[in-house]
Amino acid sequence: MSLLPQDWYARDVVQVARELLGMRLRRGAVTLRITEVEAYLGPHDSACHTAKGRTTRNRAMWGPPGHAYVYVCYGLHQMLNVVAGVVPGSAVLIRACEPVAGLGLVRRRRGGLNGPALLAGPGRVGAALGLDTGFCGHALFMPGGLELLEGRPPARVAVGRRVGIDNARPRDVRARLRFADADSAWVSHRGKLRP
DNA sequence: TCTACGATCTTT
DNA sequence: AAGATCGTAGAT
Repeated sequence: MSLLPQDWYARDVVQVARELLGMRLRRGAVTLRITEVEAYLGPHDSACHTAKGRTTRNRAMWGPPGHAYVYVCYGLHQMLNVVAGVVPGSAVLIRACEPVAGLGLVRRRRGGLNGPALLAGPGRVGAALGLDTGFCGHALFMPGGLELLEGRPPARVAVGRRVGIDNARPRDVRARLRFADADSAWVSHRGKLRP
Protein backbone atom coordinates (compact mmCIF):
# COMPACT_ATOMS: atom_id res chain seq x y z
CA MET A 1 0.00 0.00 0.00
CA SER A 2 1.07 3.58 -0.77
CA LEU A 3 4.00 2.73 -3.01
CA LEU A 4 5.80 5.87 -4.14
CA PRO A 5 5.36 6.30 -7.92
CA GLN A 6 8.40 6.25 -10.17
CA ASP A 7 8.21 9.95 -11.07
CA TRP A 8 8.55 10.80 -7.35
CA TYR A 9 12.24 9.83 -7.72
CA ALA A 10 12.84 11.90 -10.86
CA ARG A 11 13.45 15.20 -9.04
CA ASP A 12 16.49 16.97 -7.59
CA VAL A 13 18.42 14.25 -5.79
CA VAL A 14 19.00 16.35 -2.66
CA GLN A 15 15.28 17.03 -2.41
CA VAL A 16 14.52 13.32 -2.85
CA ALA A 17 17.12 12.46 -0.21
CA ARG A 18 15.54 14.75 2.37
CA GLU A 19 12.06 13.48 1.55
CA LEU A 20 13.15 9.84 1.83
CA LEU A 21 13.48 10.44 5.58
CA GLY A 22 10.39 8.90 7.18
CA MET A 23 9.49 6.78 4.14
CA ARG A 24 9.33 3.02 4.65
CA LEU A 25 11.24 0.10 3.18
CA ARG A 26 9.47 -3.24 3.16
CA ARG A 27 10.71 -6.69 2.29
CA GLY A 28 8.56 -9.60 3.35
CA ALA A 29 7.80 -9.40 7.06
CA VAL A 30 10.36 -6.64 7.67
CA THR A 31 9.32 -2.97 7.47
CA LEU A 32 11.77 -0.17 8.31
CA ARG A 33 11.40 3.61 8.55
CA ILE A 34 14.28 5.52 6.92
CA THR A 35 16.10 7.77 9.42
CA GLU A 36 19.39 8.68 7.71
CA VAL A 37 20.46 9.16 4.07
CA GLU A 38 23.23 10.62 1.93
CA ALA A 39 22.89 12.20 -1.52
CA TYR A 40 25.38 11.38 -4.29
CA LEU A 41 25.10 13.91 -7.06
CA GLY A 42 26.35 12.10 -10.16
CA PRO A 43 29.50 12.03 -12.33
CA HIS A 44 30.60 15.54 -11.26
CA ASP A 45 30.58 14.46 -7.57
CA SER A 46 33.97 12.86 -6.90
CA ALA A 47 32.55 10.86 -3.99
CA CYS A 48 29.96 9.26 -6.26
CA HIS A 49 30.57 5.85 -7.82
CA THR A 50 29.62 7.17 -11.26
CA ALA A 51 32.43 9.76 -11.12
CA LYS A 52 34.75 7.14 -12.65
CA GLY A 53 32.41 6.34 -15.50
CA ARG A 54 30.28 3.36 -16.33
CA THR A 55 31.27 -0.03 -14.89
CA THR A 56 29.54 -3.37 -14.47
CA ARG A 57 29.06 -2.69 -10.77
CA ASN A 58 27.41 0.73 -11.10
CA ARG A 59 25.27 -0.13 -14.14
CA ALA A 60 21.98 0.28 -12.22
CA MET A 61 23.01 3.72 -11.02
CA TRP A 62 22.96 5.01 -14.61
CA GLY A 63 19.50 3.59 -15.16
CA PRO A 64 16.08 5.17 -14.58
CA PRO A 65 15.12 6.52 -11.12
CA GLY A 66 13.16 4.47 -8.63
CA HIS A 67 15.39 1.42 -8.83
CA ALA A 68 17.77 -0.05 -6.25
CA TYR A 69 21.54 0.10 -6.57
CA VAL A 70 23.12 -2.47 -4.23
CA TYR A 71 26.86 -2.98 -4.00
CA VAL A 72 29.25 -4.81 -1.71
CA CYS A 73 31.59 -2.77 0.46
CA TYR A 74 34.69 -4.15 2.21
CA GLY A 75 33.79 -7.57 0.91
CA LEU A 76 30.88 -8.07 3.29
CA HIS A 77 28.45 -5.15 3.60
CA GLN A 78 25.50 -4.87 1.21
CA MET A 79 24.88 -1.15 0.65
CA LEU A 80 21.43 -0.03 -0.48
CA ASN A 81 21.03 3.02 -2.69
CA VAL A 82 17.94 4.48 -4.34
CA VAL A 83 18.56 5.73 -7.87
CA ALA A 84 17.08 9.22 -8.03
CA GLY A 85 17.47 12.72 -9.45
CA VAL A 86 17.46 14.42 -12.82
CA VAL A 87 21.20 13.98 -13.48
CA PRO A 88 21.95 10.44 -14.71
CA GLY A 89 24.20 8.57 -12.28
CA SER A 90 22.95 10.08 -9.03
CA ALA A 91 21.48 8.20 -6.06
CA VAL A 92 20.66 8.25 -2.35
CA LEU A 93 22.45 5.93 0.10
CA ILE A 94 20.23 4.58 2.87
CA ARG A 95 22.41 4.85 5.99
CA ALA A 96 20.03 4.01 8.84
CA CYS A 97 16.48 3.01 9.70
CA GLU A 98 14.29 2.35 12.70
CA PRO A 99 12.17 -0.79 13.01
CA VAL A 100 8.46 -0.72 12.17
CA ALA A 101 7.67 -4.43 11.78
CA GLY A 102 9.55 -7.71 11.75
CA LEU A 103 11.96 -6.74 14.52
CA GLY A 104 12.17 -10.36 15.67
CA LEU A 105 13.39 -11.47 12.25
CA VAL A 106 15.88 -8.60 12.10
CA ARG A 107 17.28 -9.53 15.51
CA ARG A 108 17.60 -13.15 14.41
CA ARG A 109 19.53 -12.04 11.29
CA ARG A 110 21.82 -10.00 13.53
CA GLY A 111 22.51 -12.63 16.15
CA GLY A 112 20.10 -11.39 18.81
CA LEU A 113 21.51 -7.88 19.15
CA ASN A 114 19.22 -4.99 20.07
CA GLY A 115 19.04 -1.21 19.83
CA PRO A 116 20.56 1.05 17.16
CA ALA A 117 23.35 -1.49 16.54
CA LEU A 118 20.70 -3.32 14.53
CA LEU A 119 19.90 -0.63 12.01
CA ALA A 120 22.23 2.42 12.38
CA GLY A 121 24.78 2.10 9.56
CA PRO A 122 24.33 1.20 5.88
CA GLY A 123 25.77 -2.31 6.24
CA ARG A 124 23.32 -3.01 9.02
CA VAL A 125 20.36 -1.86 6.92
CA GLY A 126 21.41 -4.23 4.14
CA ALA A 127 21.77 -7.09 6.61
CA ALA A 128 18.41 -6.38 8.26
CA LEU A 129 16.64 -6.55 4.89
CA GLY A 130 18.66 -9.58 3.78
CA LEU A 131 19.84 -7.77 0.66
CA ASP A 132 22.47 -8.80 -1.88
CA THR A 133 23.56 -7.58 -5.29
CA GLY A 134 20.70 -9.55 -6.83
CA PHE A 135 18.54 -6.57 -5.86
CA CYS A 136 20.58 -4.30 -8.12
CA GLY A 137 18.18 -2.78 -10.62
CA HIS A 138 15.09 -3.87 -8.69
CA ALA A 139 12.10 -1.53 -9.18
CA LEU A 140 11.15 -0.06 -5.79
CA PHE A 141 7.85 1.37 -7.12
CA MET A 142 6.46 -2.05 -8.06
CA PRO A 143 4.73 -4.48 -5.69
CA GLY A 144 6.81 -7.43 -4.55
CA GLY A 145 10.41 -7.95 -3.48
CA LEU A 146 11.75 -4.76 -1.94
CA GLU A 147 9.25 -1.90 -1.83
CA LEU A 148 9.48 1.79 -0.93
CA LEU A 149 6.32 3.06 0.77
CA GLU A 150 5.02 6.38 2.04
CA GLY A 151 5.60 7.25 5.67
CA ARG A 152 5.64 10.05 8.20
CA PRO A 153 8.40 12.64 7.64
CA PRO A 154 10.54 13.73 10.60
CA ALA A 155 9.69 16.89 12.56
CA ARG A 156 13.31 18.10 12.40
CA VAL A 157 16.11 17.24 9.99
CA ALA A 158 19.80 17.22 11.02
CA VAL A 159 22.51 17.80 8.39
CA GLY A 160 26.18 16.88 8.10
CA ARG A 161 29.04 15.72 5.89
CA ARG A 162 28.95 12.35 4.21
CA VAL A 163 30.77 9.51 5.96
CA GLY A 164 33.75 7.52 4.67
CA ILE A 165 34.56 9.54 1.54
CA ASP A 166 37.75 11.28 2.68
CA ASN A 167 39.62 10.57 -0.55
CA ALA A 168 37.14 12.63 -2.58
CA ARG A 169 37.81 16.26 -3.59
CA PRO A 170 37.82 18.54 -0.52
CA ARG A 171 34.76 20.47 -1.71
CA ASP A 172 32.83 17.21 -2.09
CA VAL A 173 34.01 15.99 1.32
CA ARG A 174 32.81 19.26 2.89
CA ALA A 175 29.41 19.26 1.17
CA ARG A 176 26.55 18.86 3.64
CA LEU A 177 24.75 16.01 1.93
CA ARG A 178 23.94 13.74 4.88
CA PHE A 179 20.46 14.08 6.33
CA ALA A 180 18.87 12.43 9.35
CA ASP A 181 15.78 12.50 11.53
CA ALA A 182 17.07 14.74 14.35
CA ASP A 183 14.78 13.09 16.89
CA SER A 184 15.58 9.45 16.13
CA ALA A 185 18.06 7.35 18.10
CA TRP A 186 18.46 5.08 15.07
CA VAL A 187 21.13 7.22 13.35
CA SER A 188 24.87 6.61 12.84
CA HIS A 189 27.61 9.13 13.79
CA ARG A 190 25.07 11.37 15.51
CA GLY A 191 27.74 13.65 16.95
CA LYS A 192 28.71 14.97 13.53
CA LEU A 193 25.23 16.22 12.66
CA ARG A 194 23.76 19.70 13.19
CA PRO A 195 20.20 21.06 12.93
C1' DT B 1 45.55 -13.62 -13.87
C1' DC B 2 47.30 -10.37 -10.25
C1' DT B 3 46.94 -6.58 -7.02
C1' DA B 4 45.02 -2.91 -4.27
C1' DC B 5 41.35 -0.99 -2.24
C1' DG B 6 36.82 0.10 -0.30
C1' DA B 7 30.10 5.21 0.60
C1' DT B 8 31.97 -0.46 7.02
C1' DC B 9 31.63 -3.00 11.32
C1' DT B 10 33.44 -5.40 15.19
C1' DT B 11 36.69 -6.25 18.48
C1' DT B 12 40.87 -4.95 21.10
C1' DA C 1 43.55 1.49 16.86
C1' DA C 2 43.43 -2.38 13.93
C1' DG C 3 41.64 -6.68 11.74
C1' DA C 4 38.02 -8.87 9.06
C1' DT C 5 36.99 -10.19 4.36
C1' DC C 6 36.14 -10.45 -0.75
C1' DG C 7 33.99 -8.33 -4.96
C1' DT C 8 35.44 -4.88 -8.28
C1' DA C 9 38.30 -2.40 -11.16
C1' DG C 10 42.37 -1.35 -13.31
C1' DA C 11 46.69 -2.92 -14.64
C1' DT C 12 49.38 -6.63 -16.97
